[in-house]
Amino acid sequence: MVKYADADLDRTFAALADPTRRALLTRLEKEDSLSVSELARPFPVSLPAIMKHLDVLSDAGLITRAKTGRTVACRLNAGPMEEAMNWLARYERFWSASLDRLARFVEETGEEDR
Amino acid sequence: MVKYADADLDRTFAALADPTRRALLTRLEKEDSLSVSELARPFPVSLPAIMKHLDVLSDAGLITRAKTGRTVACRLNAGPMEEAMNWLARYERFWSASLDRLARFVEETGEEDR
DNA sequence: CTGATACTTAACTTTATGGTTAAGTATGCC
DNA sequence: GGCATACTTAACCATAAAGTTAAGTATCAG
Repeated sequence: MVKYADADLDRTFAALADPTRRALLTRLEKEDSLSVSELARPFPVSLPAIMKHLDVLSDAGLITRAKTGRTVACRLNAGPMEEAMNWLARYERFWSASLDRLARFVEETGEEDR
Repeated sequence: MVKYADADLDRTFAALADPTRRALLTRLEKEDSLSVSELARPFPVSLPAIMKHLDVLSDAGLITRAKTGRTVACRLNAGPMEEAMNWLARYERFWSASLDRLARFVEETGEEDR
């Protein structure tokens, strides 16, 4: 039996499985840095609920938080998404033959491009 | 309202958040078609537990099941992964500038390549 | 010092997840 | 028919997830 130590992927995919959390990430993709209350404002749930979502995102390494005075600035940290994307990329050939050829192009070109 | 079509994404990411389910998908990526008991064999959990995982994968549209006689053939259906990957692709620029350029190349080239 | 602002923590409820064992159904084989 | 194989369903359990309200802490503005 093969034991996988990819708890990171578990956390990343689990964090992405909630629409509120994806919306939070989407906002941080556009805004670069937002406070907790700015992030919470558009959502119809309580602030503690948003806090919990931010904890989940933080545990998954998808955001970072930095306190300055009484406000907490949240920033996107997309790093873990790359791992998730790499996992998915193995399946690309099943939905697209042309993208499969392109994946090989990426692998070959990516090396010399670094 | 704006979004409720992303229940599909919810299910896809949630299905991918479990290591056993990812391992099941990985096996189906290599084997094309496997019966329930063949799929279950390598895992240290009971058959009903595997059944539940297959139900989750099925609900997410990531596998299809076809019964022939008393055996059930499971096949990968990667379609929903494409949606997940597209969602993630928006964040590529945060971890890789060169992959961002390549993403544009995909968009431009993908069209005429179809 | 006071009060408002910006979180944070605590306690609790409800529902979902991931597992179990045990029993049930359907098919294939002698 | 009778029995093994291949799932399937049922009932149950423990823990985690996602939300609530209420109360607590820390900082800035006056």
